[in-house]
Amino acid sequence: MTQRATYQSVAAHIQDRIEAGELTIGRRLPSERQLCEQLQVSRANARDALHHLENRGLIYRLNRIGWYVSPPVFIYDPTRTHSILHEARQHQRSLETELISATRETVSVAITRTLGLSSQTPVYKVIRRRSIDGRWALLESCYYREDAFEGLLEQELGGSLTDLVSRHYGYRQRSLNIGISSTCLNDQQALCLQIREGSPALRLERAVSVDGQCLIVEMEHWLHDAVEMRVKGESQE
Amino acid sequence: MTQRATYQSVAAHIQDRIEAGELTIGRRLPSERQLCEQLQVSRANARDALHHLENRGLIYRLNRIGWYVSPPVFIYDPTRTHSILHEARQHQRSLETELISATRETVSVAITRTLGLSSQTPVYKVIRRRSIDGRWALLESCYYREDAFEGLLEQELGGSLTDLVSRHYGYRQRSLNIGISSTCLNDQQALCLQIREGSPALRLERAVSVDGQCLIVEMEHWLHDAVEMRVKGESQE
DNA sequence: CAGTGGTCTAGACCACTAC
DNA sequence: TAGTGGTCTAGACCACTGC
Repeated sequence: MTQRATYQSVAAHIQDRIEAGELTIGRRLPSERQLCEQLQVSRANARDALHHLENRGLIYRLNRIGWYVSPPVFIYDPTRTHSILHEARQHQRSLETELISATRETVSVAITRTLGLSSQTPVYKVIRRRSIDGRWALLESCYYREDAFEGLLEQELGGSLTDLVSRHYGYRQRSLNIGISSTCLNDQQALCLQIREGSPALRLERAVSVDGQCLIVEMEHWLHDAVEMRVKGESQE
Repeated sequence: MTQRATYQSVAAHIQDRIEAGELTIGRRLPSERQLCEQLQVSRANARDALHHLENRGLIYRLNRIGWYVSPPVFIYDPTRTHSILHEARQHQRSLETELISATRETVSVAITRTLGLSSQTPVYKVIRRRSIDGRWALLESCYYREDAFEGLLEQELGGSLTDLVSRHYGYRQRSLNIGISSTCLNDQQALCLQIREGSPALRLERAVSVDGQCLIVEMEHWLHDAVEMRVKGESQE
């Protein structure tokens, strides 16, 4: 506290350079070895500093490629009725979506049970990744009851699934059960987002019900520094 | 991926011991040096493994004291109308509250503005920490408009503030604006919770309004592995 | 291929806690 | 005072990326 550790000085130095505009958003930082030399510290020390800045959301890394200055958080209402694309447009952020897989298969008991199905019943599973301002920021896994979404796999799955569900399938009045927690990414998830296994993430699970029956489970894994969730509520005691 | 790193083996080993029940919830792990010797790895390596398990929420550390097995997450609805004490009782978790400070002072512009006040107007500020099953898990900073909570500092501030607001001050119908994001703790916050500066946390900001006027801003910092937020929603397209 | 981050070793001293 | 985690050094080799 009173005495500042070396790695904290290093972190402060890098932070200063970011805030001074010398390193701008999306720019790559000098390599770890360059930082060591510039600041005359050991590499472990430099890495400690980088990890701290990463935790604080100022920088992020692409696995085995380098360190970059983080863009501002994306503001996002998980109870929203419209597509996330609206939110992106509203905040003038570029959002791109890439379909990774769309299959019919049996999935974990937890999800199957949430969907009100017996354990071996197959469901539609759609996996996509999304980038914000050019950075892969979000991995999305959606699970659909087969009986409620006939022909889903033949639909266009690269756009707004929210719109598809409401326009094509006609499910408009929905109730949601949302869970938000901190987690970290496993091998596959990390690979999809080009980051290191074990990176911290914000997990959003959304169970969508129509007439009391859960039809969709959506699972989102956001890079921890990429998002802020905003929710409005009413309460009466 | 194909080849497992040493630190991953170490992490897996510790995880096995936890899952086997050899290390139970709240128990302290062997010291880092003991782990090094037991598993024949360097200390940096052992620490890497511990950090990974910490990220994944399996273990946590008390600053300069040791590593411990994490309790399960606390489930919590930030839009709830009742006190969090209800939730604790419901899930049979012990929750304790300690008042750290209660003052009248000028605070950050961001909060003052949210409260609809001009920048130098003092507000009531109440800081508390809360433990779950004996572990400090949550730091709470609440800001109240002075004109709406006369005599607040003379009230009993160690119990449910939700109840105080609704019973004593009569604010029952409220609307909420909630923000949830990932963050990490600064020196002071970390000190209060006995953990290391920079530890990852879940930040919950709640602006409470009555008749369109914001009267309270509540800021909660939860240890990242201590909580899962659950929200219900309705949506109509 | 050169350069990056990822993993790893074998030490060292310091600040702090618990006793 | 003994033991803990926190910080730090000066190396090393590996896996992978981008050219």
